Amino acid sequence: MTTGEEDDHPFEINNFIPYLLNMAAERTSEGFADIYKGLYGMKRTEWRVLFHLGRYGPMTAQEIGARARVHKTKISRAVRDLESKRFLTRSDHDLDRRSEILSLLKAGESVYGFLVERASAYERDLQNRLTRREAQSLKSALRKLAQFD
Amino acid sequence: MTTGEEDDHPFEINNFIPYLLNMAAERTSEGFADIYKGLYGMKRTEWRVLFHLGRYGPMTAQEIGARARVHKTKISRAVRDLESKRFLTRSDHDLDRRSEILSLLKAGESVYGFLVERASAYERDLQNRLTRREAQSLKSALRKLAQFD
DNA sequence: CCATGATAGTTACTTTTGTAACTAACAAGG
DNA sequence: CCTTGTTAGTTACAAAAGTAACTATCATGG
Repeated sequence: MTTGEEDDHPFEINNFIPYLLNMAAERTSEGFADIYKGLYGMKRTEWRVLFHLGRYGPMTAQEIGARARVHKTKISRAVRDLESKRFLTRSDHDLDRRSEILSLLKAGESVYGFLVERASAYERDLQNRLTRREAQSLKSALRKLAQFD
Repeated sequence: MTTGEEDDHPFEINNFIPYLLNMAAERTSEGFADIYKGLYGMKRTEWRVLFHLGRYGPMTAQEIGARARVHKTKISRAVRDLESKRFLTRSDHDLDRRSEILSLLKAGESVYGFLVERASAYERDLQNRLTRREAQSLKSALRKLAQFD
């Protein structure tokens, strides 16, 4: 074999941080996505929107997008889909008629509660694959790498 | 304010491992993707295919898919696009006429060399945001979380 | 007030991805 | 050899995501 196999390749993809991050992100997201997707036919942005409304209370689409760092078209579609599932409702924002206040309905609150429970359990499972120090250090490293600067 | 703000929410999305992983993965992948996308109009799977051929030498689409854990349709399209850029070529596999041996052409080899160089530099930049121990620990944690079991 | 520019949100259009079905070739047991 | 089942790769169709352009509203500076 003559080509493509020089012996001093310092670069290994299995050691490349973006690659490792993507593998880990895909793997771990998949496990939890199966839950909300399987049970409620929700996609990831729907889960995030639901979470933000459940966790922080009613707010506008714009606010969710800013907090979750998700583009407004994705939010718009997720809101449409959550609305059609009767998980949330829109009401007038009386300081700005361009936007609407989004709030969870009973069904949405209940799904939120259930999913947060499952998310916590899932998080515990993931952490159990690591030592406490590892988990701590992982999160702090991820925060540094995800920083928006 | 009466709804949605109970005071004992133990669950924070900014502490949820899949969320942090996705943010970090998106952020860090983006930076490197800008390079191969901007310079060569390549998408991520093209980069991975190019990498595997450059790093490990000629092989079939199936082998790339197995190594990179990418679905065969994605590989098929990436190969088609790399071929149209004259970065690789196909030749007969004489043990199995269903498959073809993919090998990089000169142009592909050269782009591979350039991108590996840039990837190494990018990796160094990322690692510089962390201490040596942090980087080590991060990678080992990511490998555990990405494990296929 | 009213022109100018910015913002919230939706919709239309395009690109990308995922899924299923298909073709051609292989493998192996009868 | 032929059937039956499997595999490599492509293609066609469906779902999702990104981008751009649009509507309606707001904010402001004259």
